[in-house]
Amino acid sequence: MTQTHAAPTAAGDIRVAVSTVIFSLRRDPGSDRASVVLPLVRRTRDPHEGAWALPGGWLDTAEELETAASRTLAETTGLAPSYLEQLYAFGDVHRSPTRVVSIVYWALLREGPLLAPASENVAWFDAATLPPLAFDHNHIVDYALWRLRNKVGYSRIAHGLLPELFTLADLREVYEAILGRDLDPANFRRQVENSGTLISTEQFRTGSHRPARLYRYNHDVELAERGPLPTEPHPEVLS
Amino acid sequence: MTQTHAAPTAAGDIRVAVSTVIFSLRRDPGSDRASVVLPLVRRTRDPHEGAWALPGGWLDTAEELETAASRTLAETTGLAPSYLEQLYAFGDVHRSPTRVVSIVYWALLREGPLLAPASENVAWFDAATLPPLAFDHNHIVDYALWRLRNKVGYSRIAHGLLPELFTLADLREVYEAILGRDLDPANFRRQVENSGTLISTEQFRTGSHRPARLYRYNHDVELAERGPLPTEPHPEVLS
DNA sequence: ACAAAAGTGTTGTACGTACACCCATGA
DNA sequence: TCATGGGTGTACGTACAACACTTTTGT
Repeated sequence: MTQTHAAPTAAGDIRVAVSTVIFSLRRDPGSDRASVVLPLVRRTRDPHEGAWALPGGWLDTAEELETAASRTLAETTGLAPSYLEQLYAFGDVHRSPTRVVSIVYWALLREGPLLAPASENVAWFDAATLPPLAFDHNHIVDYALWRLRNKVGYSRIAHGLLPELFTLADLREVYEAILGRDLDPANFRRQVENSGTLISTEQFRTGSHRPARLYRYNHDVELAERGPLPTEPHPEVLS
Repeated sequence: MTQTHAAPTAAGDIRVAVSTVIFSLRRDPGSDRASVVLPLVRRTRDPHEGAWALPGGWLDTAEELETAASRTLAETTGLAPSYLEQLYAFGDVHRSPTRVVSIVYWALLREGPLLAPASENVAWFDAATLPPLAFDHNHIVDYALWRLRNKVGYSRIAHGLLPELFTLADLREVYEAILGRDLDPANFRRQVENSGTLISTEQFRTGSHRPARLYRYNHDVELAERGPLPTEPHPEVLS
């Protein structure tokens, strides 16, 4: 890609991997606040064998980056993400015994049959209380959480964690779980109502106290503005 | 990095390059607005030979990503950046005849001896009117410009394009060049004065009409918040 | 009836914008 | 003295946080 350097001296010096930080929400009946959870995979190979790590794998030669992320995501959870975005390329020389550049994606998953991991080597963890992970994966998750919290402030990304129909309290719960603090229900209602991202239905959720109106996400507005990035068909279209 | 996939079938299938979008400002005496400029390198090798391309090169096995970006930046301009940040990892299968994943950085350069390119094969271009570039580099520059414009709105990054001492009009010019629209001098002054990022000096710039007070950048505040990213020594410390 | 969540109203503060106006210097 | 950019004052609109209040259900 340049005229100042020759091709790599020895082929295969640097390998490219793709990993994905997959966020979902668990509504813990015990706690009063929902918590952000993510699936991890137990390593069965040499570097950090036995340790928990982010789902991922080597990039295939003919495989797009985003496809690789979706693939490992499906292999781990059996689900398709409601949001998928590149997070960062981690390539520190000493992050692995051999030189590996990891293109890391982060994804949102709507609530579903979450607590049914595909295998014994997959488990869901609370994002706030992770054990020490393989490689620099603790650090990667920290950064992904930072991005998630940032993005929730200026985009509609929280909808990516909710099912088709939801109440305003549901949506507020998502914000509170991600931001880690309580929000004023009254002000929250107005903000989100005036944002144009919600379509109110005539259905209500009953069962406790006053029934709450159900809303639907307005698919005309993107979950997040990404600028002039490669506009491959996003998994987002599934939302 | 996973237990589900073996190591790459053939070593060297995928190569890793690092490129950098280097922004600076040119104060065109003809135009009434400064313009964003960037250096490009003419390719002397096979894919897209003769076309202009972003400065970059193959990643060395023992070289950090950010170091590689700084290196090609210095090779191209002879200067050290006042800001350097990873932009995105571009890895589309068909972006190059052979599979190349490019980790792209973007940088800001203070005004200096800009119009003295190191070689015949380096030239500065107006970012708004680029010729067709090699590979997907037009697309990459578009995305970098989008990030620059975004970031100028919520961070103090514009200071990275100015020398140590500057007037408020200088700073406003930077914002206007990046945003592409005029700003109210009165309101701009108050906004930036209340932001806590400026230290006013007792020096003034004379030469035309009423002298303007010179300001200094407050190094206590970061040019931009980057979250919990690898905190290697930033080039930013040079600012 | 009472608790609790859904939903509405009101008020104060902060901040961006528009624009009128004064100040200081070079020519 | 006059044109021009430096710098101040003021008024308006929007957005958000705080919080009092009404409504509607389950028990």
